[in-house]
This record gives sequence, structure tokens and C-alpha cells, in this order.
Amino acid sequence: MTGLRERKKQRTRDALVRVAHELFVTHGYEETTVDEITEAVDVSQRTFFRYFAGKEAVAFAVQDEVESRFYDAVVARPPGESPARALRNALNSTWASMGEAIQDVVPIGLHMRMWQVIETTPALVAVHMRRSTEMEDQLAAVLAVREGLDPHTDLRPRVLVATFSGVMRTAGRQWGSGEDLTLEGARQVMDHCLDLMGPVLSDDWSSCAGE
Amino acid sequence: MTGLRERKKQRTRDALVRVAHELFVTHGYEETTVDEITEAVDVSQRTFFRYFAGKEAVAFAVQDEVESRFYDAVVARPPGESPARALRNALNSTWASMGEAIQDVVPIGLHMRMWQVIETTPALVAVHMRRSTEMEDQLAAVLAVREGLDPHTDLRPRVLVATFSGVMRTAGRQWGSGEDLTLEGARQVMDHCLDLMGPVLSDDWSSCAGE
DNA sequence: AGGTTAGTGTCAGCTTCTGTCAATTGACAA
DNA sequence: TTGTCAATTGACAGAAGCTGACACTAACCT
Repeated sequence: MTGLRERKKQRTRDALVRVAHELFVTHGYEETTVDEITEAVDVSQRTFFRYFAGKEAVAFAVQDEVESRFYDAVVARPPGESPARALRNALNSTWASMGEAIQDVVPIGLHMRMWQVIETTPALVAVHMRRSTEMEDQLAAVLAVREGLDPHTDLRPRVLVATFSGVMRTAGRQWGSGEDLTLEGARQVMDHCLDLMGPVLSDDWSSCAGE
Repeated sequence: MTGLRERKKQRTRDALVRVAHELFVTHGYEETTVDEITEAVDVSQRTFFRYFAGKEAVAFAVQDEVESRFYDAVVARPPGESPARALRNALNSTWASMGEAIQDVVPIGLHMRMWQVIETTPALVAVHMRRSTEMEDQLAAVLAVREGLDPHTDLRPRVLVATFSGVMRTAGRQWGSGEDLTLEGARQVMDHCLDLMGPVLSDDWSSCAGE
């Protein structure tokens, strides 16, 4: 909370995120131009690109916050847990503060609808996936350090993280396509999918319920 | 193999793919403009966009072929196998014909280097991921039919496919960053990663070797 | 108060991609 | 062979995303 300059900067940034989200949600991502966003906020187009690396970046401003919290939670897990447990526990502890973290940037309802926009817009799906892989790299590195492994030769951390990440994305899509667009609903779907992860790989496919 | 018209069309398409791959590999993807490709093939820029939906599409022309073969192999698996086995067996049977399938479009060495370009170019990584999810959807649908499940309520097919897909992408990246850039090398890395998939989820992390 | 600097606007330009229309060329029947 | 039709292409114009350069304003510091 320093000078006026930084506060102003924060305000224009917030305004850009807010307005962009509203336009994306109401008109669609592809249909919204950067010029429309900047006109609504009354800044130049050039300024927009000084705040965000691209039109896509502003769509993931909230996601950035959430993911960084999850990452921190993983780092904070005690070393006694198995890697798989550490990931799940970190996820659980993240759910608690997630609501407020989102609300700090945009209303939660808006973020929910933005999530659906992301999941249904091919260009944004692509970016979402790329971001996931980047997060996977970081998580795999953390797990490798936890277990004292060489990340270049031992692929176990990466494989574990990749499966987790894949399941979480599946859960995210399932949730976005459903009715219950609450955080609690998302949590339930995700837990359910993670419970399925182990049994589903076995040959006795039916050892777990599908629904 | 019908009229002259179709042959001509195929030739320009092949030329575009070939030239694009060579330029991407030598100069990099971002550094290569569509104009450079079309000038080398001597067609108008407009023609390029009639053959490919975008600059990215031409980079995945070969991948398209390979993935569709894998899909067909999954569909062709006998119903007796568990879903997880069906995926692995389909993968095994795909490796055989993969080499020729690639060679039909571009030299294999070129495709290998193109793979590395894809893995190291953020924009292409993003597209690659999006394509993976689309393939996942199709595979999940196939598995759901195989097992007679309702794909909307039973998430097991999707979860299984998501884990598989994640592991295969991990393997692909590991292979691309290594030394042995042969198809056989890729196959080995992928098999290894898939073997890790089950044990890695358990709490006795060390029940499998890392290397 | 005055110099410094971060932040912004303006402008000019590049690249990807699309719509449109006229011209060309292969296909096919008379 | 010739004429007609449809498919393919090229040329042009233009929108949208994005970047570099430069000047200007306003906050900051002494």
C-alpha cells in the first residue's frame, strides 16, 4: 500500500480484468475485441498490452491467483506424506481460501461463468492446457526435491503430476458442463474423479462405482 | 487417385506441409511467416488458408495422421480387454505402422525435429494440448460404448483416458528432450512411463524403480 | 521547486486471418 | 472439338492482435 502511482496502476488493472470478464461472459471471447475492452475502461489499446501479454492473459488473471495458491500449498506439505497424498491434501487445503482469493479480483459468479467460457472456447482451452503443463513442471520439480530424486532421470514425479493434472482438468470440464456452478460443487466433482483415478487403471474395472 | 485436379491439389498441399516443416525446423515456428511459406511454394497466401485453418494447422499435419491411426486401433480392439489394456494394446499395434504413415507425408527425421519444435514453442504446445483433449473426448466416448456406460454420468472412461493422455504427453516431452530421437526410443520412453502410472499413485512410492 | 522516472497516449507498422470477386483451369457432356 | 459448369486460385481490401519508437504527463524524490 505505497504511493498513489501504484494504486492507480492497480485500479486500471482491476478495471481491465473486470470489464474484460464481463464482456467475455456476455458477448463471448472471440467476439470481444481488445479495443472494446479498452474503450470501456477508457485507456489506450497500447496500455492494455502493457498490462497483459495478450488478450488471453486477461482471461486467466483469476486462475493465476488460484493456481499459485495451490502451488504454495503443495510446497507447504510436511515431508512425511507420500507425493500422491501431498497433492490431494494440498488441494483440500486450497479449497478453503479459494473463494476469497477469487472474490478479491472479480465476483465469484462472474468467475464461474468465465470458467465456462474458457472451457468452451478452443483458443482458451489451448492456453489453459499450456498453463497446466507449466504448472505440472513446477509441481514435478517440487515433488522431486521432496523425495530427493533427480528430476531428469526419474520420471515418477512427472508421471504422477501428469495423471493428477489430467484428472483435475477432466473434473473441471465435467463441472463446467453441469448445473451446480458453485465452488462446493466443483470440489465434489474433483474429489470424485480423484477417487476414481486408482481403481480405473486396474483390470477389474468395476471395483469402483461410476457415479 | 482420380482426376488431375485432385492430384494437383494433393501436390500443393504436400508442398505446403513439406516447406512449412523445413522452415519451422530451420528458422523456428514464430520466426517463419505464412508469406515465406507461400512464396517458397509459389502460391498466394489466400491459398494457404484455404488448405489449412491457420498457421498452426500445417504444423500438425503429420500428427493428425498418427493420431487417427491410434484412434482406429482403439476402436478395433476386441471387447474382452479391460479399457486400460485396450488402450495399451492399441498403442502397441500403432507403433508398427507409424513409421510408414509418417514417411508418406514428410521424411521421418524432419518429423522428429518438428516434434521438438512443437514441444519447445509455447503457441504450439498450447495447440497440441487442445488437440489432446479433443482426442480424449473421442476415446472416452469409444470406451463408454465398449463398456456400455452412459458417458454423461459415468466419469470412469474420461478419467482413464485423461490419465493415459497425460502420461503419454509426459513421455513425449521426455523423449523430445533426450538424445535418442528414433521411433524406437519414443516407444521405450512411453512404455516406461505407462508402467510407472499404476505404482506411482500408491502410497508405497518406491515399489517401482524410477529409471 | 525542479529534476527524475514511471506510466500513458499516439502513431506507424507487421502478421495472421477473412470476405469478396474476377480469372483461370480441370471435368464432362453434346 | 467445343461449350458449359464447378472447383480452385489470385488479387485486393480490411479487421484484429500485437510491437516498437517517441513524446508527454503526472507522480515521486531531494
